Amino acid sequence: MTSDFEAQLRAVGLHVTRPRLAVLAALRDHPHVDTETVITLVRTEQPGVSHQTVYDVLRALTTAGLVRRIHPAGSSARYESRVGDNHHHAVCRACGAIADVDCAVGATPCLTASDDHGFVVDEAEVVYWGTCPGCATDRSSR
Amino acid sequence: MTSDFEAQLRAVGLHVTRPRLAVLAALRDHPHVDTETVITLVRTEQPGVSHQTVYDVLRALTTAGLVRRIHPAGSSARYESRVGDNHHHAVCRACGAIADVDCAVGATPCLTASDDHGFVVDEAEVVYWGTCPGCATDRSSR
DNA sequence: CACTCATCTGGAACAATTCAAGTTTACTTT
DNA sequence: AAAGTAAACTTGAATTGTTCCAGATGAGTG
Repeated sequence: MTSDFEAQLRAVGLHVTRPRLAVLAALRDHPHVDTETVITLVRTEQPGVSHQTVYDVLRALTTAGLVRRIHPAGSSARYESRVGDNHHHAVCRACGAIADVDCAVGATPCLTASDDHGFVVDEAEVVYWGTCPGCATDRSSR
Repeated sequence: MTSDFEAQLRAVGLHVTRPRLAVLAALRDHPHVDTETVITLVRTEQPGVSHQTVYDVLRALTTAGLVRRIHPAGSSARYESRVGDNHHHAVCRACGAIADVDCAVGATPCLTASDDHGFVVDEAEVVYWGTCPGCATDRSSR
């Protein structure tokens, strides 16, 4: 289990430490969590890890490409360990829940902007805003 | 000029006040500005307007649908007065510049997710990440 | 013209994130 | 295996963007 994470860390030239393994494990088990939740999860395994360390680790892992940072408007930063398959996200306006959405076609249909204004575009991020099943029933039953 | 804004405000049932007119004028002349810049711009016309008022005004205008709030990851909230034509944005990773991008096809090609997990999707937001012309030349000339 | 409620002001509070200094730990070289 | 070096961790405080609160003011209504 953790040896897998160890290999990932070494592959990108990062030191293997307890906090980092704990963060990776937390993200594997809980996708789309915010930083505070990561801190809580990490501390169940490794008490005494400071919030600063978690921030550092998350940034290091993000720059290394092991995790992806997502930042829906109106909520704090969230992280997920599913990387490299450019999928998108559906976000609930009511409760903030996030679900993975695979890219419509295998290719990247939305990647090409009609007029890119000279921008060199390397990624197209799509956020589907709406209401999740739970919140939808809550509202209709009211 | 400002009479136009006055009509817009009345149309949505909001009081017509100097700060609001100033905010609308600022957004017309400077699209995609962050809150702090709006405050500065408003004060060139109306000194003494508090930051709190600008925040209030921006929120009121956003809920009323007169302006749109955009929130690219890694930067603070920005606003634009172009609404109702669901266009998208290209954001520069280096300097944070934002450019408008019209929706690829007249319709909404990306709106339908392949698997929506039961979400009722009402909007698809697309952000094109990349490098703006200015930052691209800076980097290559280095 | 007076009234009522939305709006504005000023100040303080808050949450998320980052900065800084010093200590410890993981990996590398001898 | 010991020592060195650079990365990583801890503690604590600072910053930034945003919101809350209480009271004063001004716009629109009857």
